[in-house]
Amino acid sequence: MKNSPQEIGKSVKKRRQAVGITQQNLALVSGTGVRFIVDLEKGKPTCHWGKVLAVLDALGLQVVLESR
Amino acid sequence: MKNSPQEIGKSVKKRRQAVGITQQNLALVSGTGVRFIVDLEKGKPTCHWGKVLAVLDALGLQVVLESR
DNA sequence: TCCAAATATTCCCTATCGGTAATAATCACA
DNA sequence: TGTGATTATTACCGATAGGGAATATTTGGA
Repeated sequence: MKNSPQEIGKSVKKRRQAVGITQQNLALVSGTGVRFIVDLEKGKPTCHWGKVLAVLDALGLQVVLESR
Repeated sequence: MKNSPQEIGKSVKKRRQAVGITQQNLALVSGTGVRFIVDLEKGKPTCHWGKVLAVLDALGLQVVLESR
């Protein structure tokens, strides 16, 4: 599945590394915690929805819903 | 903010109504519960990430990350 | 080899989620 | 506009786990 927490977690990690910030800084900027960033990037499916969006936003990413 | 749980919740609701199924059926199809669908559509930020994706998938929607 | 970065662990309060049942809000139609 | 029917929302329950902070441990790059 393309739309899995795992896949998106990978995208987040890639993006973060491309931007060149550490997990700690991303946690700070996005108002979450390091644990959360690690979990998200690992694809934990039970992360909180709003925080995921906050992290994406902090990375300059926007969620677009595309009809499949 | 465009990328908020509220906004996306609205999109989900619209989409569900467009597809023409009830919250109960969507809950069934997506393997969640009615309460979850209600919460998601209302924009509750603490919904579980993986379940949100499951619902979107059940609605034929795909998450795309767009650079902002 | 060495150090920053990443990941794992522990503690602990709080909240999520599903199923069901009751209530409220909407809708269809005459 | 009134009435019945379908749909949406809320409350309740308890087991489970989310996640921040701090710390320990591992990994990876120069």
